[in-house]
Amino acid sequence: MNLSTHYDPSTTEARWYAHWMEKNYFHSEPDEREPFTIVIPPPNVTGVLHMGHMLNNTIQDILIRKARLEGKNACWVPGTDHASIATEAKVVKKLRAQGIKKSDLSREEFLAHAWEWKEEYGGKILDQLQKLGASCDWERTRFTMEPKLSAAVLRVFVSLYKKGKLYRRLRMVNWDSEAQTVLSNEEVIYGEENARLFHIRYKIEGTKDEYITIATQRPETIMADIAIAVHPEDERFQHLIGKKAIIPLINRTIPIITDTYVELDFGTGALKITPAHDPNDYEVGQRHNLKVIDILTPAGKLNEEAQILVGEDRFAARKKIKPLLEEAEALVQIEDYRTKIGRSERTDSVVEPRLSKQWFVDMKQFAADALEAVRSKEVTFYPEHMFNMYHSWLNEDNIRDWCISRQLWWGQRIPAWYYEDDVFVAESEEEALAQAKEKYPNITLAELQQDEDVLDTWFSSWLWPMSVFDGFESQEELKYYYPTNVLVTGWDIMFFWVARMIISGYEFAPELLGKDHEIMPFKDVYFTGMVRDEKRQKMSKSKGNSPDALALIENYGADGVRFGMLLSGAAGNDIIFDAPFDKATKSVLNESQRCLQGRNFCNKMWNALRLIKGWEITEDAPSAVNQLATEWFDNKLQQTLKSLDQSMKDYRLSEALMTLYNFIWGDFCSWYLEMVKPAYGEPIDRTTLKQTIEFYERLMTILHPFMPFVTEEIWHQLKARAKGEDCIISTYPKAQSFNKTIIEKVERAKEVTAKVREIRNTKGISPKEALSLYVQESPNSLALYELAGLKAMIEKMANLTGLYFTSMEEVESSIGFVSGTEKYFLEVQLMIDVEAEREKLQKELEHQRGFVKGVEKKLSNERFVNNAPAAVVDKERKKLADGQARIKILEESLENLA
RNA sequence: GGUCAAUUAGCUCAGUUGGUUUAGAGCGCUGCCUUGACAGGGCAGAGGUCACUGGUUCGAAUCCAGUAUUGACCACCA
Repeated sequence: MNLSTHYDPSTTEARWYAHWMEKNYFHSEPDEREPFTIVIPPPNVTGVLHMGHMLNNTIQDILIRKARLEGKNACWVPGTDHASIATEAKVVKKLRAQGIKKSDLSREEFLAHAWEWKEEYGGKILDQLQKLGASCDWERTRFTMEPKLSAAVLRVFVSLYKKGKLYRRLRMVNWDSEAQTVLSNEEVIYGEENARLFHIRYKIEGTKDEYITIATQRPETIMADIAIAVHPEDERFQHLIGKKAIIPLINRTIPIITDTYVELDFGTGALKITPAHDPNDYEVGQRHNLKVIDILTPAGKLNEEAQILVGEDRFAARKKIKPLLEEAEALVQIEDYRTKIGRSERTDSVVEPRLSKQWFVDMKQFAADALEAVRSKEVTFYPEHMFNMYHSWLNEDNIRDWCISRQLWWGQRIPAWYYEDDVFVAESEEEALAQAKEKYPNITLAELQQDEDVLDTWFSSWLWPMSVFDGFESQEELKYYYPTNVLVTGWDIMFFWVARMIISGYEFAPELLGKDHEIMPFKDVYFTGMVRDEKRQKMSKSKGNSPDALALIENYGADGVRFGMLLSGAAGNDIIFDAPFDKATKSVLNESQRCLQGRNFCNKMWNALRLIKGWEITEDAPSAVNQLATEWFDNKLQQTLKSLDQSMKDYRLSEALMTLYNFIWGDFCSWYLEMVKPAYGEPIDRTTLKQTIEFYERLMTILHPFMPFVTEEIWHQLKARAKGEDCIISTYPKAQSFNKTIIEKVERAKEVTAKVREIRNTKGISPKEALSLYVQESPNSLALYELAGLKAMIEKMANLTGLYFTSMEEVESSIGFVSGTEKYFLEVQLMIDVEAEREKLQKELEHQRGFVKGVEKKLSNERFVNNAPAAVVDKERKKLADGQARIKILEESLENLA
């Protein structure tokens, strides 16, 4: 054997991933085993792997790999989301670079380009997930716009329409003038920006020089004004109520009305009402039955209704209207102020409120059901408090109907056909025509006009847990895999996606699977936190503060990065990625401590492997120390397994990983291997070696879900394997009962060893110099050392000439210490600094006295003794006795020093 | 403005529903250690009146109330 001193992930990771793929270990087919299913939150088909994906998919991979090791039929379905706005924007941009304008293309031509783009660039992110080690069933890769999934979308649309859950209505929506589509509230990002408040005076009709002054951010919209509103109790304007004002520049008269919506102390107290361009104004307009004048085109330019500045973009118009107002002596003043402005998440253009006819899903009953599902724990959230956020979204005061139409081409076209005022909703145009014929027997297909819009992407992703199993066509697979076990996602899409999937479960699972089958799409939801940079800013593409994920994997290995990501936080907690990096190249400047730690961990395990593989074998029987060491480690392993099971059950993945890290590095490498390690050049007995390899192999299985590559590599290096005997499909050990006494006694041996080492350290005695240690004979010490091999273990680990019992009160030229309730003397061949020893003992004594005092106080309290459970009281009594014993030893030691 | 969460060692965080020897981990830090599995290492050590003030309790980091600070989400004034 000739293993390098450093573990090199770059050579092993690709090799093992290819091996797993070749063996088809990730693929799942329904069988008699218990299924364990996860559907991936489909990333945008345009996406590239970022830190959030890495975290999220590492967690899913851990859960899937663990289930697989536990013998379940693990199925992790990957796929991508067609992301209508994002993808269409990318395609438009690419075409523009080629000199092609979208407006010059027909719908079919554009879609041809879009599919071409998708085939060439889309879904890169799935390849990148493989680098991370994701064990998805790639044969099951799905896409939200592929034919079967689109068919499901249309079917659902028609079904909801028939049930009366859909409606089409004129509503105030968020309008992206650049993409020329409606945006959901969630796609609008509000930020504080500098703005100016224009104070404009409107002449009162029939007066010579009486005016009313309003304040507005958007002077270019005055042509769409329909009224001026003041608060009914505002004394300043009482004499004007009911009169009319004249809009400057265009000289149209509008009424002065009252509405309590107007704030008395903001601006001038008078508010222009522009229903077409402000949601609140729209409501005021509705209340007062005012008409609507819309002066903007879908592209955000002034139209004919504006009368002036027609054809100008709204921002250009704002600039140009200023001199016009000044000239008309209508501009009173301009005030700078900060306000929140909404911008489109995708195009960053300022969002316009706009009246438009759109399709909506009636959410009232749906939201109530979805709320109840989580309240009643039919679906459990981790962490639980995420329910609060969920509640604030879905409660009946906040819930809004879901606008599902988008003015785009990339997506499922809305299956609604119009003829005059009639609408026919059907899964195909033939069916729509058949419907139409019932009313208009002579109608032809050409006379039917299909809706130009496509459906919101979430209207396909909300079906994902069912549609990826083709559940809308046949229920064979759905019956087996549905409900999925757990959904792992960020809380930022709790409403977009999680809530809507729950709703779709309510609505469609019973009709597909029957009433007896579980209907919720998942049992648990694990919300990951957001990944933030070292300044705690959310990492996002637009901020450019997310490092290149693939470069990280190259630097630290996928195992190292997985370790680093995971160590950082519990479910729901944000993760701070600690390595500053170059914003331009996205390469990491300084080392990420956490990923480095992961890489170092791999190396540590690698070197433990080298140690074991380097040992020669003897047929001698195992020594007492080796027998005790293996027995101890076996028990300790069971104890660790038990605590791991609990951590995993609660989705405390970082806790589980940390437990394993400490167990492998500390208990296995630093203690166990050192206990059984033969002297330099000496062989090890066959039994102990075999045991050691078995332990190591089991550790690799347990760690495998977290760090799949290094564990697979070590698993194979440990011993010759039969074909198909791979770590990834080995058996996860079940926790057995364990002997607590052995664990405790060996822990005491570790403590004594550490004390001896500490004295060596402080006194400058080399670890190589063997020393004599004496333990005062007492019932406790005799009981402790009854355990065979314990004495020899301490002798080996602390490098002693021997550990001897003594009945003496004090040993010549020795340094005393207390461990547990036993007193030890370490013989040292040097002058002892009596004062320093006294000080040390005194300090220890004071600590113990303080401790005992506290316990005594507790025990002398009758109410404690009477009220606390017996076990707690007993524990306190034991604490007291132990403390008192230690005080006695310390006091004697101090006397002997004098 | 409304709601939620957080505040524990230099940093990042646990602390499992009030009792585990007067608070734990990892990293960092300090000291010592290089022919021996690993310096990407070993051994050991120092570091915290659990944000503050009250309250409940035999007992509070843990429960309650208030205060302060931070963060997030929602709603917003033209």
